[in-house]
Amino acid sequence: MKTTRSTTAKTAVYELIMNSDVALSHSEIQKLTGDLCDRVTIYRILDRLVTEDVIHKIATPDGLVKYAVCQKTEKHSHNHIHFSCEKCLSVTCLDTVEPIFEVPENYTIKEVNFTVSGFCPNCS
Amino acid sequence: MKTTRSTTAKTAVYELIMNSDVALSHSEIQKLTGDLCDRVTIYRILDRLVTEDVIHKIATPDGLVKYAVCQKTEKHSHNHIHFSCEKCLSVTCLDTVEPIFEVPENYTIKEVNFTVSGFCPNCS
DNA sequence: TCTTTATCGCAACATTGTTGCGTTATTTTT
DNA sequence: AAAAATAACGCAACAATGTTGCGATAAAGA
Repeated sequence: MKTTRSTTAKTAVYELIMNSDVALSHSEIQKLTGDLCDRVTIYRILDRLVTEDVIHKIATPDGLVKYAVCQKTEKHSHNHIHFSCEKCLSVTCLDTVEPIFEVPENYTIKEVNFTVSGFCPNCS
Repeated sequence: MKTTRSTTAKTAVYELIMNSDVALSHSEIQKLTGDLCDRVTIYRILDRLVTEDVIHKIATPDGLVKYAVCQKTEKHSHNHIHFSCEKCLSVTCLDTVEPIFEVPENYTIKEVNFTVSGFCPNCS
C-alpha cells in the first residue's frame, strides 16, 4: 500500500498555503520558497496535497490556477465562493457565503466552483 | 479611430463557436479549422471577439480556457452557470439557471463565474 | 482604383505543466 | 541502530499553451 511521507519541501509548501489568506499559484509558491526545491517537485507536492485533500485547486476566470486551504464546514466543504481581485490578482475564499442554485436534473453534480471577480476590499 | 474588420478566419472561428452547443478551447478550434489560419491568428481572433463582446471566456475548474457565445438576457448577461463535464470535458452554458448569492459589502463585484462540474446528460 | 491600416503569417520566445530515470532520504523492519 | 523498502527528489527533456515583433497581405473607405 502506498503511503505518504512528510518532507521539508512538502511541509514548507503546505505552511505557505496554510498561512496565506489568499490562494497561491505555482509560480508564487516557487518565488516564496526560493531555491528550496525544484520546480517539478512543487508540482508534485501540490498534486499530492490535493489528493490528500488538505488543499484544493482553484482556477480564476482567466484560467490561472491557484491553491488554497479552505475551512471545511460539516458538509459541502467545497461549495463556497472564491473572490478573484482584478487589480491585485489575489484570490480569497469566502467560506461564509454559500450560493444557492439549481441545475436540470439530468446533470450529475460532483463539484461546485463559484468565482466572483472585481475589486477586493484593499483595491476597492 | 480603430475599427474592426471582418475576415474569413474571424468569421469561421465565430461561426464555429456560435454553432457549438458547448464551449470550445483554442486547440479545439484549431483542429476544427484545420489549416485555415495560423495558431497565433486564432489567439488574436479570440481576443478580439472577447473585446467586441460577442463571445466570452470561461475557465474550467482545472484552468482549461474555453470560449462560448451566451444568450444574453436583459441584465446580468454573464451571470449564469456553466456546466463542466468531467468525463467528456465539454462545457455548457446553463443560461436558464441563475445563482443566488451574497458577498461582504466591501467587495466590488464586476463579474461572476459559476461552474458546476460532474457528469453531463450524455455521460450520466 | 488607390490609400490606409487592421489583420495575417512566420519566427522566436515565455510560461506552464508533464514524464522518465537515476539518486536521495524518509519510514518501516530487522 | 543498522539495513531494507520505496516515496520523494533533482535533473534533463519534452509538450502544451500563450505572447511579441515585424514585414507582408488584404479589408474598407476615399
